[in-house]
Amino acid sequence: MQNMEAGKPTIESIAERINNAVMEHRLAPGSKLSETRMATAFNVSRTKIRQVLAVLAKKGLVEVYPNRGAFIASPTVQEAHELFATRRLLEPEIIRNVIARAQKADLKRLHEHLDKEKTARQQKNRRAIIRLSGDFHLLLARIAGNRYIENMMGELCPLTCLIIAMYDLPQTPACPEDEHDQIVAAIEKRDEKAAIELMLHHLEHIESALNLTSHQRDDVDWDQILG
Amino acid sequence: MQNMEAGKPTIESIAERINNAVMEHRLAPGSKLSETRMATAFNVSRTKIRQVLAVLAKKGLVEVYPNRGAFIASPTVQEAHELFATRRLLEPEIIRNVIARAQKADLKRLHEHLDKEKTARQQKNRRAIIRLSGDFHLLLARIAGNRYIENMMGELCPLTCLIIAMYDLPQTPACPEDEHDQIVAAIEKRDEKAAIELMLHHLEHIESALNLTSHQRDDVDWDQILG
DNA sequence: TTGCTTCAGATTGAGAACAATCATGAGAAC
DNA sequence: GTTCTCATGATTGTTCTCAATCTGAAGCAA
Repeated sequence: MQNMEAGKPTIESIAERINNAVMEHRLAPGSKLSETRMATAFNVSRTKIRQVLAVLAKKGLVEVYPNRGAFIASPTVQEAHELFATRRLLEPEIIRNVIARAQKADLKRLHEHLDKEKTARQQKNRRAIIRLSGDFHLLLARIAGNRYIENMMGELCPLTCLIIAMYDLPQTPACPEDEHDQIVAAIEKRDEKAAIELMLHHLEHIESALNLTSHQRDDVDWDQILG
Repeated sequence: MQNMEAGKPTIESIAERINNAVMEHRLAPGSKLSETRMATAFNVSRTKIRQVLAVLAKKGLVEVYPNRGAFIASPTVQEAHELFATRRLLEPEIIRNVIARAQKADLKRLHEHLDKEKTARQQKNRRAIIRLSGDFHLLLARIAGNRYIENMMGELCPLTCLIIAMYDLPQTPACPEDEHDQIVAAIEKRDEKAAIELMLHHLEHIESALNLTSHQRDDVDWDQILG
């Protein structure tokens, strides 16, 4: 797939593996990323792992503490709010650009993606559902044709997955069922207003399914609790 | 300043030094960043420089070509358009947040910054003018209180400086004279609509002062020219 | 002169070895 | 039983060395 067996993976390929693992909830927030363990896992030296960690830290996906090591980020409630506020700003612009620029091939790709999501839901493959749900937004960002917004979404989506992993109410299903389909339908009709409205609804849907009121595990202010 | 003499600068401090050099037009687009030269300049080993370059590459400030080295990015015309489109999206949101959240101390900081810009203009210190002009937008982003948007602006501002360095029409003065003052004035009056309008005008002013019509040096499509 | 090959120099890529730092747990003093 | 100290093991931080690759020029033939 990514790197032919033992064919010396590049920095980008390793970073993407970590990224994928986060998006599929296989790496939980706060997980320790031991340099030696990763080096043996990817069959490279620690030097390269170190560069990967530096890049991931810049992306905000991992946090490094000097002399302590690197850990998968644990977004705070505050960060979650700021992240969704940012997505509410970016994604309507993405919709506008997609409607303005989308070619037939792009719409085809969108429909293919919707099919994948459908089968994943039918198979109740939760891991694939989460992953594809994020990829949908990344695909839209790619079609929109602004690399800076696309890069930004490439950072925000994994972080969103981390937030869902941390704050998701246990009983809620993975994601709303057919909101992606509706958004694509509105895009195909070139109904900008409706598509944006659906997207904002979609984001609010995701955010409202989280328990962002109490700090359930992060940023425990011990001074306040015990003081 | 940044790192006490020989006190082993960190990855972040080195990256910021490069960042500053770009923002002050001391590092031109396309400049080669030799690993050994940087290692001796900052008195660290090449390994650390390598991590810095990996981070800067992720930021988009440098481009690395395998086995060839790292170079300061040379944004294309297309990238310039996308960048300004992104700023036109982000900065109105920043204005909205600043007006909603700004405290007295924030306004004080803004005025102090305007004073710095004024003195730099009076002294005709072009390097300081360019630098402070970018810092103004970064200061607004910081006050706005959304770390993702702030980070994004932290990437876009140096790239804007590179674009100005590449495409600035020689005769134009560094930057519009008092547009920053007007923006701050509108913010103080809590006049959201006017402040946003001024900001958009400001951005268009910057963009229109560039020669983005012809590709004067980048991305020459030799295949198309000769094919 | 033009074009090709070859070689030297420099630069990047990667890994191993060494030094510094921190977490963990045992043991002693109170 | 609690707390402090200290030693140990593990992990991170740094540097050095060696291999792989590219650039540029010299040399030679057409």
